[in-house]
Amino acid sequence: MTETTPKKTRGARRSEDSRTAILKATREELIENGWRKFSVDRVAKRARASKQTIYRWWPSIGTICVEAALELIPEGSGSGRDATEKIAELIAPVEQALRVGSGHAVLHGALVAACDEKEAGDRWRMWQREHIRMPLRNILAEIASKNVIRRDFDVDLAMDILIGPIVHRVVLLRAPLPEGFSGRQAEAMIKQLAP
Amino acid sequence: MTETTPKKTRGARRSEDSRTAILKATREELIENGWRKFSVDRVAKRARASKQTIYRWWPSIGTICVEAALELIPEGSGSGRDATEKIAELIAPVEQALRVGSGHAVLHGALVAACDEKEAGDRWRMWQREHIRMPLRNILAEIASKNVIRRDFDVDLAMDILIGPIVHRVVLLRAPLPEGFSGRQAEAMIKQLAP
Amino acid sequence: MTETTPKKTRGARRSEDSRTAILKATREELIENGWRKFSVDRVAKRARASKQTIYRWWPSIGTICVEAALELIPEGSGSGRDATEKIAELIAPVEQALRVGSGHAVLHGALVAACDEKEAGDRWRMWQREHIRMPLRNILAEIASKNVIRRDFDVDLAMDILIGPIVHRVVLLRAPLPEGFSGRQAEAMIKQLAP
Amino acid sequence: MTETTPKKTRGARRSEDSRTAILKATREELIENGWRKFSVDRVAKRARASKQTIYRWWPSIGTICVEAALELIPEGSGSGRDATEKIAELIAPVEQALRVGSGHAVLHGALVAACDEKEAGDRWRMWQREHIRMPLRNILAEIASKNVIRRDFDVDLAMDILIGPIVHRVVLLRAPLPEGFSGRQAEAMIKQLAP
DNA sequence: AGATAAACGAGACGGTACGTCACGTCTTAGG
DNA sequence: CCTAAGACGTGACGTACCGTCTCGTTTATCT
Repeated sequence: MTETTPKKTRGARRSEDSRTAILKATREELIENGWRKFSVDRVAKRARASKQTIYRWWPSIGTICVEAALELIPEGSGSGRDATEKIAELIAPVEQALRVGSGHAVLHGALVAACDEKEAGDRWRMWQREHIRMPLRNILAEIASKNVIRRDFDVDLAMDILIGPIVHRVVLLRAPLPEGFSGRQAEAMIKQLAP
Repeated sequence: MTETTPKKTRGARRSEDSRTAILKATREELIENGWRKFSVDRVAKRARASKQTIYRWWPSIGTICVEAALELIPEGSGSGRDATEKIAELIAPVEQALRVGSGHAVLHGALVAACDEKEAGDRWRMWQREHIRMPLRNILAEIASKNVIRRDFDVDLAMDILIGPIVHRVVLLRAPLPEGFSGRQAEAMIKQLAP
Repeated sequence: MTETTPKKTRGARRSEDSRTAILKATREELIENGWRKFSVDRVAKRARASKQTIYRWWPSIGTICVEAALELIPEGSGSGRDATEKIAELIAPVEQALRVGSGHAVLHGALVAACDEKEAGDRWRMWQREHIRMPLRNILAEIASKNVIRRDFDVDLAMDILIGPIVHRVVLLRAPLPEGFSGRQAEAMIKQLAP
Repeated sequence: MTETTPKKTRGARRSEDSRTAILKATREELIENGWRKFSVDRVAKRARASKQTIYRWWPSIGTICVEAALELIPEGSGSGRDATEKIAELIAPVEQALRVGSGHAVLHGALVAACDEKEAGDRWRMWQREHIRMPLRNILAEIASKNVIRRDFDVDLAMDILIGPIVHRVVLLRAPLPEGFSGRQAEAMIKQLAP
C-alpha cells in the first residue's frame, strides 16, 4: 500500500476490491497503451472505479504503474551458495517477471514511468533499495572481508553495472533479455571486483 | 534532418530558421518541464513557429526531443591508442554532453522520450548504431583477431554493458555520472572479454 | 434548455451558472464578431467555462447562438382585439427585441447561424413553429370560418409573407426595421386573404 | 469581374481559365459543404489554381460565392405586358435559377454568405439594386402616375415584400419555392399598393 | 436503532494540450 | 507580370485527459 493507514474510528474502510481492480486495469492499460498514452480516465472506467478513489490512494499516476508492475515480481529464493549465485538471484525475479506473459510490456511501461515522473521513480527506487541495493551491499561486504577488492567500487556503481544492462535492453531497446542474462551479469560483476 | 528532402521545383523551401528555433525551444522545454509535461503548444509559442511546421517535418514529438539532444553530443575525437581508450572514446562524447550546462536535463528528457515512444526510440537507436555499435564492432573484431575472446559475446551484449550503466544512472536515478565513468566502463568491457 | 434532462441519480448536476454565462458570452461574441468570426474558444474564455461544457450541452455552435438570441425575445401580450392586431402581435416581440440595445446585432448573428447551420435552423424553426406558426394557423382558421378566403393560401405561405420581409431587412440588408413594421405586415397579410 | 481592370502595359494578363475554374469550383464547394464549411484551400485545389490568384482578384471569400451564384441567374425577358407581369419577371430569373440542378444549394450558400459577410452582402446588393430595385422603381412610378397609390410605400418596402418571402423560404427554411411563386408575389405587391 | 462519518460510483466542471484544418501572406520556379 | 506550388505564422476547431468537485448510495462505527 502506498499511504500509511490513517487512524480512523468511523466510516467505511478502503475497498480492497477497488485497489485490486485498479492495479489490474493499470496493467492492462500499460499493455495496450504504454506510458505515453496512459489514461486515468480509462483505468477508472475499466476498473469500474471512480477517479476520486484513485487520486485518494495514490500520490501520482506513475506510482500506480510502478506498484502494479511490482506485483508481478516474485520474491527471491535466497538459496544461492556462493557470491555469484547470490548476486544472480537478486535480479532473477525481475528477469522472471519479464518473461511471463505480458510482463515485458508492463515492466517497460512502469520503468518508463519511473524514469519520467519523480514520484514514480521514488517508488521504484524504494523497492530497488530494499530488494537489491541492501542485499547487494551485504554480499559485497562479505566478499570484501575475505578477498581484496577494488577501492573505487561502491554499491551504487555495482547497481549501475547490475541493473543498467537490463534497463538498456528492456526499456531503451524494447528487446527481450537473452537467455541466462542474470547469471552472466553476476559473473561480470564478480570479475569487476578484482583490483 | 529528419525527412529526406523531396525533389521539388516550385514553392517555398523549408525554413532553416524555424528548424533551429524549434530544436532550441525543445531543449528549453525539456529543461523546464521534462518529457512528462512536454508541450508542443509551448514549443511552438517559444520558437515563434506554427505547430503545423513542427508536425510537417517531424514524425513524432519524441523524435524532436531526441534530435534536439543529439545536437548537444560532440563528435568523437578518434585518437584512442589501444582498445580500452578507443572504447572509452565512444561514450566520452555522451558523458561530455551530460556535464555541460543543462545537458543532463536535456539528455534525460530525450532518453525518456526514446524509451516511451517507438519512433523516438528508432531515432535514438539509429544514432546509437552509427556512432557506437558500428565502431564498437570494429574494435571488438580487431581484438578478436589478436586475442582469444569469449564465444557468448556479441556486440549487442557489449552495448548493454557499455551504455546500460549510463542509462541507469542518468535516466532512472536522475543522478550525475561519477568521474571517469567512461574510462572505467571501457576497462570493465575489456575484462569481460576474456573467456 | 436544449437537452432533455436525463434521469440520473448520481453525479454532479448541470451548472446553471455555466449555462447562463455561456449564453451571455455568446451574445457578446455575436455583437463583437458576428457569426462569421464567431469563436467557441473566445466564448469559453469569456464565460470562464470549459469548451467541453459547451459541447456537452449543445448539439452545435449555431444552436447556442439561436438559443442565446431567443432569450432576448419577450413573450407576446396576447391582447389583440381583431385578426389584424393578433397577427401583428405575433411578430411584435421580435420587432421589440430588435430595437432594444444590441438586439439587432444578436438577432442578425443568430439568424445567419440558423440559415447557415442545419441544426441551428432546426432550433429556430422549432421556436417559430410554436410561437408563430401555430397561433397563426388558429387565427387564419378563425378568419376562414367567418369569411371567404383564398384557396391557394396555406400557413407556410402566410409565414413567408409575415416573416420574410423582416428577414430580408434585418439579415440580408443589415438595416433597421421601419416604424410600425409589424402592424403594416399584418394588414398586408389580411389584404392577401381576399380571394 | 470584381476588380476594375488595372491599366497595364506589360506582363501577363489575368487568366480567364483560372477565373472560370475558380467560380466553378466555388459552386461545387457550396454544393458539397455550404457556406459554413467553405474552404478556400479546397477551392484552390479543385480549380488547380493558386490561392494567391484567388486573393489577388477577389476582395473576400463571400464575394466569390455571390459572384459564382450570380452566374446562374439568367437575364430577364422584359416581355411583361402589365405591371403585375413586369414585377413577376423581376424575380422570375431567380426562381428559375433555384429550380435548375443544384441551383438551390448554390444560391442558398451564396445568400448566407451575403448575410454573413459585409462585402459579400455589398456585392449582392449591387446586383439587386441594378436588376430589381431600379426596374421596380420605374414600374412603381408608372403605376403611381396612373393610379392612386399609398403614401407610406417606398421602393425598399416593396423590395422587402417582393424578395423577403423568397429569402425566408430558401435561405431560412431551406425549402423549395412552391409553384407560381413569383406570379403570386407580384399580385400581392399590386394589392398592397392600393391605399 | 439512529446518527455520524468515511469511501465509493458516477459524472460535471475549469483547464490545458492534442493533432488537424483553414486563413491570408510570402517565397520560389516557370511561362 | 501572372501563375501553380507550397511553406509559413496565426488561430480556431472538436476531442481527450487531468485533477477537483458535487452528488446520492453504501458501509462501518459510535452514541
